[in-house]
Amino acid sequence: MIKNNLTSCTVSNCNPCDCFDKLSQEELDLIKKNEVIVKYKKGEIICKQGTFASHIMIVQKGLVKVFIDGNTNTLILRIVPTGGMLGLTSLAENSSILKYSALAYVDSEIKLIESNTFKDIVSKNASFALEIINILSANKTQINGRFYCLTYKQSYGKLADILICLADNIFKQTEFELSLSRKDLGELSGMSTESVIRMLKKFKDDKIIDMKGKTIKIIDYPKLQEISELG
Amino acid sequence: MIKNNLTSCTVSNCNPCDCFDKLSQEELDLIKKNEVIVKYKKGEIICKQGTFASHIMIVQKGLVKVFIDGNTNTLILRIVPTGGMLGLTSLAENSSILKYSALAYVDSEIKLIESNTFKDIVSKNASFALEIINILSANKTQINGRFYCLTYKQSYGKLADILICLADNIFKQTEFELSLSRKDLGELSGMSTESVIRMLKKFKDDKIIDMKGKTIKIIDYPKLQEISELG
DNA sequence: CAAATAAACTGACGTGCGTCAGTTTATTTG
DNA sequence: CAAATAAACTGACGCACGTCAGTTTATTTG
Repeated sequence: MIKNNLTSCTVSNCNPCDCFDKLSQEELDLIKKNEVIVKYKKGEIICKQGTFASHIMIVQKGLVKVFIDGNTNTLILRIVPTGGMLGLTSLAENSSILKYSALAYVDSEIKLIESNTFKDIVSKNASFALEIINILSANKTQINGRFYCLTYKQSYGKLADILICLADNIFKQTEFELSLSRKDLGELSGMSTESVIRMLKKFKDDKIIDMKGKTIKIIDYPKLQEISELG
Repeated sequence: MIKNNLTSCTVSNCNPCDCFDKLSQEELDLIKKNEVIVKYKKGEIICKQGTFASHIMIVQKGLVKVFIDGNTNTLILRIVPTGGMLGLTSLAENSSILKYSALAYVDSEIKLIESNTFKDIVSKNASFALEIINILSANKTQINGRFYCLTYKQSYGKLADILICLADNIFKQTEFELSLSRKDLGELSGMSTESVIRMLKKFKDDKIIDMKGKTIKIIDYPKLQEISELG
C-alpha cells in the first residue's frame, strides 16, 4: 500500500503569493491602487464570521488564525503565517457572507485588496485564475488530509501532527516560542484544553519535547513522526 | 449570535455543470472531441487513490462515493449524485497523483474529460475559470462545515445530519432506498458500523424514521433537524 | 438452489477523553 | 505594584462509543 502521509497540518505546501507573478504591470498597478496595509495588534479580530466579505487578505507579517465559531465550540481551520492569503472563498458568487473569523496571534500586517478588484482581474486573466485554482486545490487536498486525521487519529497522534506542522511550516525550526495557547492547540486538533495539557506533559516526560514557559523544543522528532503516523 | 447552520452534509449547494454555460461553441466542441462516456457497474472503482489523475469526471447518471483510504480507516469525502463533478483538484500543478478514490454505488454513467484539455480551456477562458473557482470555493465552505460537525457533534447529531443530507440533496425525498451500507454511513460520519446500527435503531424506536429492508423513511423531519442542531 | 460470502444486527466490555471543580502560575491593567 | 483576569495545570469521575466476538439475515455466485 502506498503510504499516504496524512497529517492534521493546517498549511498547504503551496505559496499563494506566487500567483501575482502572472499579473501584468497594469494589473499590478490596479491592485496597488485598491490595496491598503493595515496593522493589527495581537489578539485583534481581522475579519468576523457573519459579516460581509469585502477583501482578500494577505499576511505581510505576523501570524493569523482562521476559525469557525460554532454555538458551543470553536474549530481553527488554518494558521496562516507570513506570505499566506485568506478570503479567497469570497470570490465565489453566492458567498458574500464570511463563514469564518480571523484573528491576529501576534502583531501583524495585513494587505487588504478589494474583492471586486481582485475578482475583476481573475475574470480577465485566465492564467492568474489558474493560479488561484491551484491555491484552492492545494488547500482542499490539505484539508481533506486533516479531516481524515481529526476523524480517526487519537489525541496523541493529532497533537504530534500539530507540533510537527508548527515546527515545519509555521516556525520553520524545532524550537519555537508558542504564540498559541493550549486552548488554541485544542481547537486546532478538536480536543479539550485539559487533554492538550496532559498530552504535552506526557511528551515532556517521555523526553520527546521540552517546554520552558512559552518555548517548545522538539527533542525527538522521529519519535514524534512515529506517533503521528501510528495515530 | 447568528445561527450558522453547520451540518455534516457532503453536497455543496452549487451546480457544477452550470460552468459549461461560459464556454464558446468552439470550446464545447473541443471538449466533445476529448470526452468519453463510460458505464460503471455498481461497486466498480472509477478512479483509485495513488494513480495518476488524468480526467475530470462528471456524473451523468448514478451515484458515486469519493473517499480516502487510510491505513486503518476509510473516510468518505463526498457522495456525488447526478450532475456532480469530480477530479477538479487535478487541475493544480503539483497534484498529478490522486489523493482519493471514487466508486459507483449504483450503475452509473460518467463523462470523462481529459484533464489537459480541460486545463487548456481554463487557462484561456477566464470566466470559465471563475466558475471553477466558484465550485471549489463552495466545496471548501461545505467541507469546513462538515469538518466542524464531525469534530464536535456527537454521533446522534452526525447521523441526523447525514440522513437529512441524503433526503434533501441526494435523493430529494423523505423516503428513499438506501444505496449505502451501514458501513458507508459510518465512514461518512466517522463512526463505527455498530454505532450506526444502534443509532438507526434508536431513531426507529423513537419514531423519527422508519426502516423496511433498504428503504428509509423520515417520519419526524423537524425532530431530526433538532437532533442535528443540538449535536 | 445450495453453498459461500457479505451485510445487518446484538450484547458485553473496556477505555479514551471530555467534563467539572478546583489550585497554581502568568499576564494585564488601572 | 497590587488587584483582577486569564492561562496553565491537576485529580476525580463518568460515559459515549469503539472493539470484539459472536448470531442472524440478505445477497452473490457457481
